[in-house]
Amino acid sequence: MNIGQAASRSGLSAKMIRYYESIGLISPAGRNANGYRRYSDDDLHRLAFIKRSRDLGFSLEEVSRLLTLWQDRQRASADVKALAGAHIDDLNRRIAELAGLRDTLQELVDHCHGDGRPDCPILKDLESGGCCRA
Amino acid sequence: MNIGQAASRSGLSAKMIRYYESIGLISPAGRNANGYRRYSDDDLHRLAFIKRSRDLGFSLEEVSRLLTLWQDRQRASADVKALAGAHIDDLNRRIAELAGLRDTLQELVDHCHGDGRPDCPILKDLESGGCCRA
DNA sequence: CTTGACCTTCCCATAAGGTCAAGGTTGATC
DNA sequence: GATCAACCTTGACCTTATGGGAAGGTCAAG
Repeated sequence: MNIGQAASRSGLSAKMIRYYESIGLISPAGRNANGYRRYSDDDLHRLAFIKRSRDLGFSLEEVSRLLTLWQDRQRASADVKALAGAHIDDLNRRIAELAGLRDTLQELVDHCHGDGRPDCPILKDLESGGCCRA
Repeated sequence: MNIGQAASRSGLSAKMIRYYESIGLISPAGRNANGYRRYSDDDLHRLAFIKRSRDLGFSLEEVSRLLTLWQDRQRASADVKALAGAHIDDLNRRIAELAGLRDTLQELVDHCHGDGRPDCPILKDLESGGCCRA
């Protein structure tokens, strides 16, 4: 199978597959006589694993560790759980941060007339650094 | 005032100030005889406005529009409100997306023993593309 | 033979900076 | 007068995870 088919069947782009190879996330694909990359069903399986991991928000660095654990028949499930747990913590931190921004902004928006007049508490806050919160 | 002082007083880094100038977010600063950038209190005010906007999660593109509205004495507060509202919507979308990922992952983690055995539903899901959700 | 769909490598761009290099300026101290 | 530290200048490369496109090789069909 050439890269195009591996791409469409894994859900990745050909560009991404080449990139993953270039950074060492996957080992270099075999080549046909014409120089085209060749992919086996096993390779495809690995690509789909990567795709799914990325969809769940794991960074390529984390995907790399997941791949290693996946290939390792001696792995402890605790290691996988720890990796996933750390990622969940990370997601929660980012969610809390975004929610904090949203709440601050929402409060500002709530106090803005939103009419044709120029007076605007949102700009006032941006100007002065805010008066009522950290 | 030189760039270092403008930086420490605005909360931005000197590097960021130069960067904002290079991308046209702020107009080129005046120069002293020695070639150093010179900043007025008015410039500082603008820099602090940018810093505060960035802290609230606005992209540089949005900051640019906010600056324009801020300078415009004829602005309608409705325009500012709309911009902030769109940003809130954006934040909410990102929050929902992250929360979705977190929930999926959390469910997988909950089903993983997390012991010394290699059997692991997390890897199983990554492998097969998930069985119980979109 | 040509067309079009593949594939190859290589370079550039993104957002929002960080880091480091190599050099000029300034002010204070010895 | 030398020197040292702290500032400033530009520039170039690093990051993450991709997208876009150029320039060219390959292959099958018409």
